[in-house]
Amino acid sequence: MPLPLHQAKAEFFRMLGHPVRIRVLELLQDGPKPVRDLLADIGIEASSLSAQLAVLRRSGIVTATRDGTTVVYALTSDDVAELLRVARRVLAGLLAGQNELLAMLREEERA
Amino acid sequence: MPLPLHQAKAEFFRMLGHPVRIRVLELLQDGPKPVRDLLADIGIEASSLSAQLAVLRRSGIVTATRDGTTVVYALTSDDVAELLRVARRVLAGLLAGQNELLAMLREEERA
DNA sequence: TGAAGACTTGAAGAGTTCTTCAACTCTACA
DNA sequence: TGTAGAGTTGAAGAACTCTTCAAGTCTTCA
Repeated sequence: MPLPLHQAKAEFFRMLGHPVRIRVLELLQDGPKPVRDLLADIGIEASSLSAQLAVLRRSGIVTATRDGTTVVYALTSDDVAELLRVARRVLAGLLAGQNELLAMLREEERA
Repeated sequence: MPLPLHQAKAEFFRMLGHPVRIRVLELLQDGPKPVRDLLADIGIEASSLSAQLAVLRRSGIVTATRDGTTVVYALTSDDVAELLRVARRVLAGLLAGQNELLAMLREEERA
């Protein structure tokens, strides 16, 4: 397997690696949304949100279309929902594992 | 949805966001492997690989077990394979979209 | 036309991440 | 015991990323 491909995959995951970007993708799963709504839901500085939206746009995972004075964002692919679903499952597994360790630690504590 | 959860998801994706780490996860899909083999396959400085393995270990997505003088790494969950599969599909979509744009640009060029 | 609203962009500074090099731990086995 | 091999860890510096603040563009509507 060529390095550039791993590079591309890594960049793809890094693109997903920000709480605001994840939140935007999750919000867009219910359909296209104007920036105004995203802003209201997420509650951060407009310029900060805009910067994160730019990252998503550049990767091609969302598109922006202007409608009058508002800009509407949308997912470009339905597969994103599945990706987030599987990721949730894996993450749940990791956190469960950590919890298990924590429980063992507490058990030791009590002994 | 709580912020800390988005934070956790973002950290999860950031953990995946490095070419060497992706490569390791892909290699481990075929079963546990000693560091020696990973090193031979990937071909980077041992200390650099070790640092990336530490990131994976910390997240809990792999485990390391010592066997004599070698250390063997393994995936903790089979779901990782599916995650990578879905990610591949989404990434393919993004790259296809970029290619389409490129084709349109070339079309314009020729006009 | 020009003022206001909705976003985006650029620059600067703080905080992260990655690589390299050197030093260190652990196990085997001479 | 002590030397070698296999990995890991720590420190330092270069390269990115994120936030904030200020300034910019675009579109509507008075």
